[in-house]
Amino acid sequence: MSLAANVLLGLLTTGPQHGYELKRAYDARLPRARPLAFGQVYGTLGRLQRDGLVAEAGRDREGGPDRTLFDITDAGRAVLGDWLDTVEPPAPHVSSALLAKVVVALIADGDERARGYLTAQRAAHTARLRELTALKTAPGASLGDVIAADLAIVHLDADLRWLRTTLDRVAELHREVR
Amino acid sequence: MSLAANVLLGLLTTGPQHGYELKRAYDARLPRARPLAFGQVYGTLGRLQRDGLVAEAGRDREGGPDRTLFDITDAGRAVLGDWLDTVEPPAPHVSSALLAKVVVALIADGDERARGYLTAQRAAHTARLRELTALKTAPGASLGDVIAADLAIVHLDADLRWLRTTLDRVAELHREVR
DNA sequence: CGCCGCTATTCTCTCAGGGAATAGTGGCCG
DNA sequence: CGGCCACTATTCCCTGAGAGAATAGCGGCG
Repeated sequence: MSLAANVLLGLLTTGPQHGYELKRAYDARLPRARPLAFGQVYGTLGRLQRDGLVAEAGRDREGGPDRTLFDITDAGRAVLGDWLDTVEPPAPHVSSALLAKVVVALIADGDERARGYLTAQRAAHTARLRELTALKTAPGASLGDVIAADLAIVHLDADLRWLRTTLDRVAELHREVR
Repeated sequence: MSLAANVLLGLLTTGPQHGYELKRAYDARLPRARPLAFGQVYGTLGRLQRDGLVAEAGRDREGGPDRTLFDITDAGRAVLGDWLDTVEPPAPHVSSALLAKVVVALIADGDERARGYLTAQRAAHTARLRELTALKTAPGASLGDVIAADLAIVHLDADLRWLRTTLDRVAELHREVR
């Protein structure tokens, strides 16, 4: 069960909906989340139906093309409940491109390259951090926007701290890699 | 170009290698990174070869099955250079399951559920943070291990800060979502 | 009347992720 | 000395994610 599938199940708890509506709801509820393409909504709904977690709840046609309503089933509610009850594995493996890039830069090109990358990345992160802070304090920002921005901000800040300490260790790291 | 593909290109700058060797090098250089299955190494190498970024550099057989050596090409070196020159987009969208779970918990079940989740997740993160700190200061930890652990640690810490502030805002957020 | 834009869905293609299957070689143990 | 296990090395298969293009009906507008 992917993240998207669980979110769709969650959105369906507010009542039967069709694919297009779900995609709109996803965008509205999780505006800063990874974009979800229409194609994926229907694909995911198909898998959920196949697995008995959602069921067709009629079709209608109101001034437009056919649309198929889907409703969450009891099995779907159970799966959703399990997902909500389960804590996310806290960073079992660092899936960050930052670390990979530093290591590869050291292997392929030496410490100058790694230092250059770290410095450039730090500048980009700092700029983005400023943008997000502005966005968060901008008038008209909903609380949902604020907590989403906050999450991005704390992670950018985390990266920045790591970038700084790693920059200080590049020489030493280079010796170890060689 | 996926992350894995770029890392493989980077590893090949140390000289021609075959798939199995590359997988070992990957595990050695990026021990805390997302695990890379053997199957994927060969698949990725195939695509790299198709795109002219690596080339076959002979086959040999030394006490074992056939093995195909691959070498990076000039085009491959160019692509790798571009990748290293490019800063990673700093958190363009929050791809965190934490945020999604909180929002879905609120929609599907109300603020009690969201609070329960946040509390449980905070406990799990705190425990993991302690583990990683121990691991980092353990004797025999290489500098590579330390910077990998550091990256995980700063992000766990970031999550914890977010979990705390979000916990304080659950009631307000619930009103907004309803 | 023809075209644009919106709703709604389907289709297609490639890649990622994972696991199992195959195959050769060397060493160990009974 | 025959069988079995471990290791090296690769291939194959299947599901699902991701991204986009294609289709199709309907309403409005110039």
